[in-house]
Amino acid sequence: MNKVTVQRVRRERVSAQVFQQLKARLIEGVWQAGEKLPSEGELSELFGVSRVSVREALHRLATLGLLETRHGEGSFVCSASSDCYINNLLPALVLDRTSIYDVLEYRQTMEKGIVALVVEKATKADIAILDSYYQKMVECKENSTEFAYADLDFHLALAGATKNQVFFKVNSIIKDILCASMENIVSLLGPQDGLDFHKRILDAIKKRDSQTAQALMEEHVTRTIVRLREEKRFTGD
Amino acid sequence: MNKVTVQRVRRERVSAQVFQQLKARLIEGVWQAGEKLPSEGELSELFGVSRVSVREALHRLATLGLLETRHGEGSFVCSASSDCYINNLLPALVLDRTSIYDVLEYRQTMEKGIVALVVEKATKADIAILDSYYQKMVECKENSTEFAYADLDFHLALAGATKNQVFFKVNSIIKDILCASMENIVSLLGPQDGLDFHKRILDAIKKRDSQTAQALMEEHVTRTIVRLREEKRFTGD
DNA sequence: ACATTGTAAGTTATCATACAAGTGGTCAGA
DNA sequence: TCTGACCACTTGTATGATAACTTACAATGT
Repeated sequence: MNKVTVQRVRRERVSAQVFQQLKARLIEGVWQAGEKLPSEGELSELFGVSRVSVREALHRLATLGLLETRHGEGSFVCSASSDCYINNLLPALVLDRTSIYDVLEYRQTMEKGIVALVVEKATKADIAILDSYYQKMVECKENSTEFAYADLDFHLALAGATKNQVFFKVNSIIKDILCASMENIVSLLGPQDGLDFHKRILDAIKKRDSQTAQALMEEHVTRTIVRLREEKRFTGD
Repeated sequence: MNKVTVQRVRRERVSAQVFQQLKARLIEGVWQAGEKLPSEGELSELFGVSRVSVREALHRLATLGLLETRHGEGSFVCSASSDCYINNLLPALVLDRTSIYDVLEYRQTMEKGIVALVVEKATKADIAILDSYYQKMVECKENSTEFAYADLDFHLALAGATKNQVFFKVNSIIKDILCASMENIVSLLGPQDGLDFHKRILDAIKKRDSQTAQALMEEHVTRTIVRLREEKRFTGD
């Protein structure tokens, strides 16, 4: 049998190509926020495709929250907080077990990097905020729900202290994702571990001891994963 | 002048209604993951609307990651996972005009973590894919645009090889963001550095040498940052 | 009997066209 | 000056046709 080497034919959908190109333009910032895009008719002529295909691309971009179409007016580049469709998905969905572990595995890397940056950059104000969230955790240790929120807030504040928008934004989403499961996690594992680690991490940050802070954070997340795996009861819901 | 309080007439679009209903069904779990939905024709008859409107709804659901449409086959339910949430990131990161340096600082941490996971988990198939993207970089080293794409594809494939959806999704968005600047970066820094590092990283992965791979990756990103800072001409746009 | 090819049915992708419906501006007439 | 009819432009929906794709199965040839 001959081994024939060929290049697989590239068959990208028309609407997908339009989508990609428009998305790239939007990210580049060719059109400013609030600005009106060319009409569907113009775009279809520009791209040389039917209006249907253009519409499909525009709708996908709208679904992603990058733009907004208004009947009778046109399509406009979204300004930040226009409450796009997507957000109403958040509370409804439930994560399956593997996703939770994916998120935790991701945090294993991310939180370590965050804490390294925080040691480097945190101001006194940042540390005060972290302190306050730690205090809140102490106060709420009897209440799983409240404790879980304080825990997530602590980590989000940590991300904020990096002064890096990417870390902060990603962490905001992570927080939303974990909200649903966190209460369950806390009630299974108890508050003591979390309190311990947060205190020691906070101390290391105050002493600007990067190595210790990173090691503690890594251990913190790793322990959560390990202990969850041991918990037969944990389903991720 | 009287302050008249009225409720704005609710004129919900047909396609939006179909979207809402289908989304509700999906979240309810009426259709199991992997199951095939009724065809567009059937759905349009069921809802009593045109096929166009059904298609629009289906495509929006597809961009949200709730289902997948396959040409010639039909629409299939995706397992609800963190994918859906992560999609929120795109508008958030784009609209804030995130600085390229924030992105690079983020990569400094995350790519190192990714490569550690890849050393652990990569299959032969994964490595073959990485090889092919490296080859593409070699072939395209004269062409900044093509080279930049191959570079980003390499890193995205790396994220894919972690088998962790969160790493992959976030990196997809990072890719989109960097697309705009990457060509500029490559043409400023030249291809040689990137080629070198990618080759050595790839070798380390093949030898399953985690320490070396991580160290190389860290150096790779760090060097990019340092060299960019030296370049007066680079503005990040 | 086996492998290959051809065919048909079902499905999504794309297109062209028409019309409905919403928005904003113009301009004649009161 | 104000009003209201009108018009141009735009997005939303419907319809019908055709292309492209997948799967399954029959037909074919060796």
